Amino acid sequence: MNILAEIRSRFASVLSVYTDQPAQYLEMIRPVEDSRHGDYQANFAMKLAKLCNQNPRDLALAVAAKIELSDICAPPDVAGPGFINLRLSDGWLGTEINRMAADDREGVAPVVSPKTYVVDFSGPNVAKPMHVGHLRSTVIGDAICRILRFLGHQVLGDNHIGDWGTQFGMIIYGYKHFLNQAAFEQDAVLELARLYRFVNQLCDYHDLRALQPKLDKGLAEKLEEIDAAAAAPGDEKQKQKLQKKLTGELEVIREQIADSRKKLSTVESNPQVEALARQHPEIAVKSRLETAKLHGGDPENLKLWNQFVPACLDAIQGVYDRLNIHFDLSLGESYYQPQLAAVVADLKEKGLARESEGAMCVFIPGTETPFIVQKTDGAFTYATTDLATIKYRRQPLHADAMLYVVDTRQSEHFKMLFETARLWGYGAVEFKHVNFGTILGEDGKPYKTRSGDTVGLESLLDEAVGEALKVIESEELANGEDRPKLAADVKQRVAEIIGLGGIKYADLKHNRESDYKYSLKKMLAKEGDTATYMQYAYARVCGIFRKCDVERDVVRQSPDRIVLSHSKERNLAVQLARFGEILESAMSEYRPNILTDYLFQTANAFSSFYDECSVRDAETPELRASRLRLVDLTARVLARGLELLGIETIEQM
RNA sequence: GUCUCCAUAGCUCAAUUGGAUAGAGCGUCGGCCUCCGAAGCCGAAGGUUGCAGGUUCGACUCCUGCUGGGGACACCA
Repeated sequence: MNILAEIRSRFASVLSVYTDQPAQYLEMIRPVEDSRHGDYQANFAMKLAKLCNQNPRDLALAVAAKIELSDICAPPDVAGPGFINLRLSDGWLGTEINRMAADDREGVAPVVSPKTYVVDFSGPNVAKPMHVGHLRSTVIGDAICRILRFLGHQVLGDNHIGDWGTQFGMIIYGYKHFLNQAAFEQDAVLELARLYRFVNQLCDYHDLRALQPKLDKGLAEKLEEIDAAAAAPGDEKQKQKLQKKLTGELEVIREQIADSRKKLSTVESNPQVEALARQHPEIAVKSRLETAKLHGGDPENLKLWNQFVPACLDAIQGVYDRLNIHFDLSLGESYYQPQLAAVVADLKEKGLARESEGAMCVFIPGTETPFIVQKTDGAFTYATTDLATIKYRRQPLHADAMLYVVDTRQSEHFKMLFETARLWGYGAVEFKHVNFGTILGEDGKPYKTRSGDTVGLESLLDEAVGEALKVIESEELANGEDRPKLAADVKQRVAEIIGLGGIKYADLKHNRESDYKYSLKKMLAKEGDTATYMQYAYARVCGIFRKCDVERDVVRQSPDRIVLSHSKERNLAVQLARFGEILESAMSEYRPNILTDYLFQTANAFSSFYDECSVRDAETPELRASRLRLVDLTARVLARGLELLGIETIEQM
């Protein structure tokens, strides 16, 4: 059950005496941060006292006297200026924990009024291999789907694949001019990726060559500007400030030039590549033309597209299979293509879109930049596709809420998208940009390889699994004969689970809105707040059952009851009892880190219990039976919680 | 130039959205395996929450200014 919700509902009736808007005061009832104050605390007395013109402490005392919680808590305690502290009674806790143990959903009741959620996440481009940039969306989106679904909602995880964009023009151009037939027959996806990178490289090359004089000019101008600013009369402090700013800008230009030179020399140092670059001076324009032809229904390009897409999707699917991530829908951009003209026509008809500088735009009151739904050349944009998608998700999919698990840098786009959708008639839908920050390297800049390329997702996963394997082997060495050896294939499987779990957990444990520094060492470290810590706690429970020679199923079916006699047992029980409440609060702002945090604390409460309370050698048979049950429930909550994060558990590691 | 986000222990991050003495992990120092798995447990040191004001019973959180850093700013998604 949701303890917090229950306590709040008890307070609601008492508070109605003081105010007709109790909601904001009920919000101020929450779990304590410091366990010395009990288990839950109500902090509304100070605020409410002001409204009623009363002494806050008196008011707290009055409420505490009136509140009916004797079945759940010990008598409430009023502290400080008017905090009402609640401590769950051992009797109630015992009953609750036994109820949870007997329930195959660990006591988490499905929500009373389920909603239909469409969760848009991952969204890779089919033409390009997946890279680190896709990790957060994929992992966070998957966790949100799993949690919402477990809470009883109707959830449609939708992979809005980029399968219609400009990158296809590049691939088609590459296919027509640079194809290595043998390589294509051997591994089509690899060859297509190579073609994409190659065409991209040549486009960049020509762009940068054209840009070079401008950069040089910019550099010269900036230097002059700095000199002029230095010579100009004026306040010293202001001048210093200006100098600093200009020097900063100068640095940016210098970096651009250095970067550009590097890319140019990569091409020029290879005579073959340079020759090809010379032979294709218009490559960028012509690639765009190929895209336009594809969009216009050109049979040849459409045929190639139909040939490429399934192959690429297969490759992407391999990554999802490995990550154990599944979508309910995979409707890419191409799916909405036939509907885009109608979307624009409708927006025009409703007076929302109008022409500006040749493009069809929606202007949102209060924002200056337009939301472009059709470009000057007549092509539609991702804004148009997103609107068509919203329409589809509302009808026929009946979505009540649409979540977009997308990089925070796109927040401007989503702000305009949601506002446009509201004006367009979708005001009843809950739109939410579930934004997230960037994964950074050790240097604090977006995570790249040493040579400056983006890091492929698969190699990232391989690296983590490899590291996990190393850790397992070093542990095996350190433990000697103390533990049963894992068979080679089992070891590989365990490494896969620990490695991928490590990556996922490291991502999910950060507040999704923050950037974080990627550190393979830390997420697979032997000590600390890692997925391994929870997986280890789980494996230890399994170890207890092996040592006691009891089946977990048997314990679960038995009529034994959990009794809480030891303070470590109580701590663990309080922690377990909060599971349902945590899941709900994690979803109120779609923040999986609330769940990771909880699981860490739960595993910690277990480890602490494990250290002081023996299960096998418990003082009485009753206590042993009770602890077996408690420990089984702990393992179930840990496994369930990890499962909801997309992380697997193993019985031995 | 406009808008926007951020700054918390040596390092990496939390802080239930205004609550009590700001918490974890790593690192450092010190304890704990003849006892169910030490990938563990227990303890210590470590902070003027970038700076200066303000709002109030109460501020890491809200407001103003400053310093430093990221990001986004019409036809790429």
